[in-house]
Amino acid sequence: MAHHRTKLLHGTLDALILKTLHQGPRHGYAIARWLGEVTKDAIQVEEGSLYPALYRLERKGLLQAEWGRSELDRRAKFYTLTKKGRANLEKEVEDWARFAEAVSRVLMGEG
Amino acid sequence: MAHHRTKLLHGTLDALILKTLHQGPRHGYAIARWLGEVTKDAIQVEEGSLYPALYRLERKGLLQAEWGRSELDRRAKFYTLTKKGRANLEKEVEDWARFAEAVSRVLMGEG
DNA sequence: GATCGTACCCAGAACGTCTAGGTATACACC
DNA sequence: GGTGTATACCTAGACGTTCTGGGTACGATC
Repeated sequence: MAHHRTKLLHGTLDALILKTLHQGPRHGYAIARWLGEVTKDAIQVEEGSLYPALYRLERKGLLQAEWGRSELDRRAKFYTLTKKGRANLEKEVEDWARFAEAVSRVLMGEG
Repeated sequence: MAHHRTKLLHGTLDALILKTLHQGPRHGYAIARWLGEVTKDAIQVEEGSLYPALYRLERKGLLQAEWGRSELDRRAKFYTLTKKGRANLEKEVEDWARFAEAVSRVLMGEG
């Protein structure tokens, strides 16, 4: 529904998904919901971004998928972080930290 | 020369340029140089990204351009922040702060 | 039995960055 | 005078990711 301010999401979505799954297996819809809740909608993942991202991550071997049943008893595909995914998450978190620190130094600095 | 880690730059480049110019007029090449120096190369702006970005910002009325001479006496196009650009910068800094806080909360959190 | 929320899927558009070329000029050096 | 390096700009096309806008199916609720 709402949005327009999320060109910033570019490049961070994969890490956000991996991190969400670091807490345990989840299905796609739940991942998007959770991210919205935790960040009070500062991060809103559209389904048209979410599912392609999940395929991408699965194709890269960072996630593993399995069909199951959701809490509400609907068919749902549950994703699990692989060992490779866990390693990748670590790297992406580091990259983000370095990058965010750099951007903040510029944008928040005097001048 | 080096790079590969800058898919993250997506969406923040405009703000970084505007902020650099908030300190006063600069030509394109100097903007990229300065960003690299301040961030110890954590942010590297390729020329193929830089110049299109500058045109974009000029076309939007956020920057104003004028030909002049560089410190080393070469022809160079100097960019100045417009009033509209200044306002836009403020908004982009806010957006960044909110977004970065949200991403950090997710990525740095336990779980 | 219509509507709403869950849960998934997809094609194509839109957008921004990068690659990989190119021009021109100033300066240092041999 | 010729060569190389750094400065400073420019561009077309490739590329990757996100978003738009469509769609299916099913359970629950009224």
